Amino acid sequence: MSKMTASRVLREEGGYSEKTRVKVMAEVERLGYLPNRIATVFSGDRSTTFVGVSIPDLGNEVFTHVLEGIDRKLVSFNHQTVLGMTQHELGEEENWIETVLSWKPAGLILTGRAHTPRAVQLLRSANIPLVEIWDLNSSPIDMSVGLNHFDSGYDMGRFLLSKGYARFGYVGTSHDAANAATSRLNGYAKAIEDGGGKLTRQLCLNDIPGFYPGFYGTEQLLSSDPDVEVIFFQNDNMAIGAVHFCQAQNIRIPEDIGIAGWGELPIASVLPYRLTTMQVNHLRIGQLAAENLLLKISGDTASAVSDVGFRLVPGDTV
Amino acid sequence: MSKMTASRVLREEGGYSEKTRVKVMAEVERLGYLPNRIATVFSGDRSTTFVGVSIPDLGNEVFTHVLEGIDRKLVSFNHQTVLGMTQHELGEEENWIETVLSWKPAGLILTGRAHTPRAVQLLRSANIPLVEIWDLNSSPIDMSVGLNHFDSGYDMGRFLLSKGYARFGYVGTSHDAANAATSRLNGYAKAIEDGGGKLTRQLCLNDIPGFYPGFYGTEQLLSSDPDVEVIFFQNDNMAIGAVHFCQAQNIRIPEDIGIAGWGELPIASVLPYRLTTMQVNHLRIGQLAAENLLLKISGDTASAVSDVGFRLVPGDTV
DNA sequence: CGGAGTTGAGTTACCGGTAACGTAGGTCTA
DNA sequence: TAGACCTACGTTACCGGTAACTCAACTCCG
Repeated sequence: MSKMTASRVLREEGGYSEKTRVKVMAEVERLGYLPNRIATVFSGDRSTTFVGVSIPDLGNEVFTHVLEGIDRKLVSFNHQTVLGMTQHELGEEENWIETVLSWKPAGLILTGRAHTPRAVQLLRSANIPLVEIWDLNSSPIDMSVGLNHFDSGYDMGRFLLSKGYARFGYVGTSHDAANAATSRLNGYAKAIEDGGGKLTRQLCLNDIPGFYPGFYGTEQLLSSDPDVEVIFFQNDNMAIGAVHFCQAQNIRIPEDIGIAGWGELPIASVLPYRLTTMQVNHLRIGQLAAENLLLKISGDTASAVSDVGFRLVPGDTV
Repeated sequence: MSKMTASRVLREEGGYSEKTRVKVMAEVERLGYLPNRIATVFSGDRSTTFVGVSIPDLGNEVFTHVLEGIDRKLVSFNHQTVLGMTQHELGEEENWIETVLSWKPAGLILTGRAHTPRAVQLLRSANIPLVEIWDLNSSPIDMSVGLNHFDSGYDMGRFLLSKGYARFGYVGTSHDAANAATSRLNGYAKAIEDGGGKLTRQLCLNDIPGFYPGFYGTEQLLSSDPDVEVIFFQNDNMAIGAVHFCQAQNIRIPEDIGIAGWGELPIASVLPYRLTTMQVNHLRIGQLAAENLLLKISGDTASAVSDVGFRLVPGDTV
């Protein structure tokens, strides 16, 4: 029996008799045969079922949610996630893009809209479906899914102004996921400026945006600037660190200081008060990115720009 | 110029003149040529630089740390992580194993020691380096990296007994990562039995092991069993949920109730007290697994069983 | 200066599938 | 019953690299 016949049976292409099918399947069973997908790809100059997904790091909970959304969707359409952690370095991203492209992925999902010139060139010449996520890119290389971080920062600033605050603080880190946090800070600063408030101090720690940096960042900011009235944090982890710092120091929230976070984490559900934050559907970003990518992969069209938006959670920490 | 000459130059195999090298590299530059790694693999019947990594889910923070440890190490040795989320289902794992093996990975890292019979058969016949992580397997298919969860549960039970507790509770979920949590519970129960205590109630919620299930699980357990003296939780997330429940209900810790978690999460660093927990170096598990795998991939030998151990953190919640 | 060794390059075959085409034998219809 | 058509299967070539081999030209040395 020729290998062509076996190939036809295995792909259920038709053009073979039931007797042949049974014979082929019996052999498959007997040999424990697993098709070599590498050869299939190679033969047709097709792409694999891999989708390269780059994220800045796994330590940040928001990205694990995004990644989960992506992978769940991909798996249900018989695709696999190839992980790339860029450590917030565009150079790392470039290296990873080059490597992963040489494996003929079906598509790519990149976190952030900033890439090195060579990375952009590689992506363009690879000519495969591509989604840039997280920070919405109105003129993406191919597609973009995310939200406008500047606007979300602006809205938070305006909300805090409406609460009567006049002296504002900010605590974030230089570990800035795809520059989105910087966009939020810029929006926040702009809103304060527009509203006649004063951004008295913005702290940029050289650390990861986690609980403890929020804790000691608050200490630093308050000791250098005791009359700041409200602090906007890079994310909820840092804000929760701040809340615990205040509890430890008997600083009352919101009477003595206002606290606002960003991103709404699951831990919010057990806190004794509602943290003022910005709700973002991280899982949805991942799912939508994967959906659009899969559409393009299968030859359909998908919207170039998808804004998942955000929702301000007033909370009671301001 | 023959493609063989170009191949030699690109692999820096030697056997070519400087003049030829320059000419080849100029062409590479001009064409924006990227080698097709698929063809390389195919040609030599080699494996790819992919390493399949299966984890139960990404929602559980401990696994993201393990994954981060794995990926960092793999990347530094020019390998890539292909993600597999098994959703705690062995059937899902089996499907994923079959798919990922057809792509000729360099090796596999699987979370948990339980697999379907067919999965084991596939793994054996694939005959590639394999590490089973998390729950230490003293007779692994190939290699194992992790810790003895039963022992860690036993130690926690013994510790709590030594604190004078007599009526014990447990709150966990059926969302049991690779059955490790069940091993911990079994160890805990055994210690209590050996020490003459009483495990009055063990609650197994049909939920994810997160903050909120810890919150309402505590409520459930305390309402059905008000005189339980100390509760051991499946993980720190749940324990922290419990702490917040107690704070909300003015139940004093540790005077009215003792709380013990497992796994030590970063949030512990900002809590107003030290949570009694079991410290496990998740990142180390990932790194060690990747290291051993890479050793085997490169043809060296690696230890079959690596115990990363655990350390009880007494804390002040008991 | 002839033969052996070295260097730089080309030629051929192959990996495991699949597209495209070929063909034997049967069926159907005018 | 001849020719058209279909069905089930086989044959050939190819994807893009690389191993293994060949070979021409040059170098070296007794």
